[in-house]
Amino acid sequence: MCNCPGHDKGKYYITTAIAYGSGKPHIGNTYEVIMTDAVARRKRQEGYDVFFMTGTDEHGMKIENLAKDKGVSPKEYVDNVAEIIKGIWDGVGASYDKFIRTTDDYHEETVAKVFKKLYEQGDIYKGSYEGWYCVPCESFFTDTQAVDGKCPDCGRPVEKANEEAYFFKMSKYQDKLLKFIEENPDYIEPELRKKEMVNNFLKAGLQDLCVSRTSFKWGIPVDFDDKHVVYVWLDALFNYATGVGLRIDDEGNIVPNEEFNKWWPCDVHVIGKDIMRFHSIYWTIFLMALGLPLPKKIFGHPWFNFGADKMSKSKGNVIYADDLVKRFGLDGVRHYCLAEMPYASDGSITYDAIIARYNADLANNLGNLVSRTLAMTHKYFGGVIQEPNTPDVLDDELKAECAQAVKAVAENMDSFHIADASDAIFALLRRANKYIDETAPWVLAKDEASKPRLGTVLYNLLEVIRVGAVLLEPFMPTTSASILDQLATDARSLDSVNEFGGLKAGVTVAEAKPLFARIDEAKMLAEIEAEREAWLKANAPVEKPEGCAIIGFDDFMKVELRTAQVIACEPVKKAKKLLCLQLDLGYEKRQVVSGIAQFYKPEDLIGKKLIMVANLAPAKLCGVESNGMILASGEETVRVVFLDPETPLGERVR
RNA sequence: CGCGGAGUGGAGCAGUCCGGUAGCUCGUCGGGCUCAUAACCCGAAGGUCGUAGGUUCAAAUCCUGCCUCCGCAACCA
Repeated sequence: MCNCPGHDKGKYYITTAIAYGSGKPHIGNTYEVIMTDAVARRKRQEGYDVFFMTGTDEHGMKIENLAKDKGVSPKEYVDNVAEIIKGIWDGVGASYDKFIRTTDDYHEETVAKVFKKLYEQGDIYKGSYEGWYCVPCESFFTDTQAVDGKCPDCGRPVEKANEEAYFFKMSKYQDKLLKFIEENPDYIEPELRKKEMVNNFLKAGLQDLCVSRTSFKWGIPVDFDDKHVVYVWLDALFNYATGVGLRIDDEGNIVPNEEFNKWWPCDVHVIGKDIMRFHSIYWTIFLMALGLPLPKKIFGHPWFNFGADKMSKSKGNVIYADDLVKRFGLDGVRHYCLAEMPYASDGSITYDAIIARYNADLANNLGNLVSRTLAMTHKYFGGVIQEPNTPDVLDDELKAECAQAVKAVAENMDSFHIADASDAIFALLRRANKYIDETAPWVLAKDEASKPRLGTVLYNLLEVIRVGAVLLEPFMPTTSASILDQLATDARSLDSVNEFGGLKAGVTVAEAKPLFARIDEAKMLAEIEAEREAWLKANAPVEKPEGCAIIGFDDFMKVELRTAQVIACEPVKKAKKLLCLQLDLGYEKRQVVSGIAQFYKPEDLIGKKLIMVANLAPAKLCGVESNGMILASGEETVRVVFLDPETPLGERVR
């Protein structure tokens, strides 16, 4: 509860998405926690009773397989990863009130009962799941996973099969959801994400959602049909409710619960834009089906891109939050993330940019301001804060700027414009640096008669720093506390910032200690590059690609490869990656669609000879018929295998 | 014609709804100051505001066409 009586504004329940417990999260995931933490801290400052929850999603086939590879049980595996994730969250100063894990017993029990209740009330029905099945692996795959009709795990051919599964009737709630979203324009933010959801999914019509699987065991069993486990979203999303006390009894009734009544509905789910759909559509509909109140807001934040150099493990330039914290400190990392990420569009993160911002904002602007102000207070007044009893018109502008910053931070934090809120604080600090030049305290110090004015100037500076430090708490909690400690003040509440003059005269401030040492950019970049190269060397023999199972000659000969010539080629309308090729096999012509539009222009291909798979089952891509495929290599950059121009057409390739 | 967003000095962005001297941060160059972390303050250079038309006394801003980039969807047989 808020410790300033009379200022309790009620509860505020905020969540991040839960992180998938398969491995270490990179800086993109960590951003979400930092941003959510900043909002949570701000709300606490404002006097809300805040509950901030984060956690891990720990079920699923991927984890089951990873655990198997490591020779541990899935539970042991996720126990380990949950600790790693918690460690990273703690390392960036996340002030969560609860870390939920989907393997927590109350969560598993409740989800099982929710499933049963939804089944009994007719929202979940038993059906079958059409997919590709790999017999040796006993695994199901979707169309996109089973590329070229091969198992993505073992490379053997898959066959079309039906898996029994339970489905949730999304379509039943579609109109109700659309109406709700239209009547609550703030429900999904930013606006453009709402448009994506409404235009791409809701207006197009919802498909029923598969909510159970039989192809793996690591999940919450369906209690009336134990072949099945609850599949991902119905399990994971309910963490938001079970974590604050949602319980269901054996009759399927919601158990009255003080905790749940207090916190539910959630005030905001902060999530990545990539899982907007699951929250704004599926989660919302699940809650509708249970007759529970809906969250007040779902905010889909953007992601960080990693400069020009795409981040990948093989390049040794993956950026993890804990590495960044080692280099820049937790507040250095928090500040970069919060100040740099735009409201709706993706941000970018590079070492150059982090160093530049660290030096400009933290060392030069903030750190140096605090340092020079404290130094002067000591030099001229033995560290004692003076009465501000000699005002000047110069002071008015500074004070106005101060009030303006307080207001701007409030407004921007309220609307989740985090970077703008941060900017407002740094603008104030810049103004304070300017004020030092305007008032030239070192000149005032030369004349005993202007001592009172000097004392006033320093008071104003210290007070602006105090205000800045209070406003900074949600962004850089450690630095904020450190500054306020140096000022030796207890005036740390958000309320104390509404009135200029929270510092008491007569108090002695601490000696200045550097908050942020300037970074030697060239030196640090060289270090980083050296480490990267060392990493690459240590991991030099790039992991051998996973081979496929040995096949016999007969199996190989099942693939009918033939030489062909491109006689016409044009892009497929409505598709970004597809080219439609007319191929001449000599004995017949074929139309083939291929995903190479990013790498070849139609005119580059016309007349070229290549190899095609002639006996591949026909398929439709973006509405265009494709009868076969052409051979090409590469993942990120695809290269077609071209033939000698002399090669005759229609020959078997083997 | 799938839906949506964006193109503004070297970089990143604001300004566009409600037309009227093009602004901020970083970077570059010059100057000032000396309390301070080679920092801080001031000044300058640098922009045909993607492009072609249109409306208007006046267009970054309004209208139309086109180009490019990005997100979502689709999609890599």
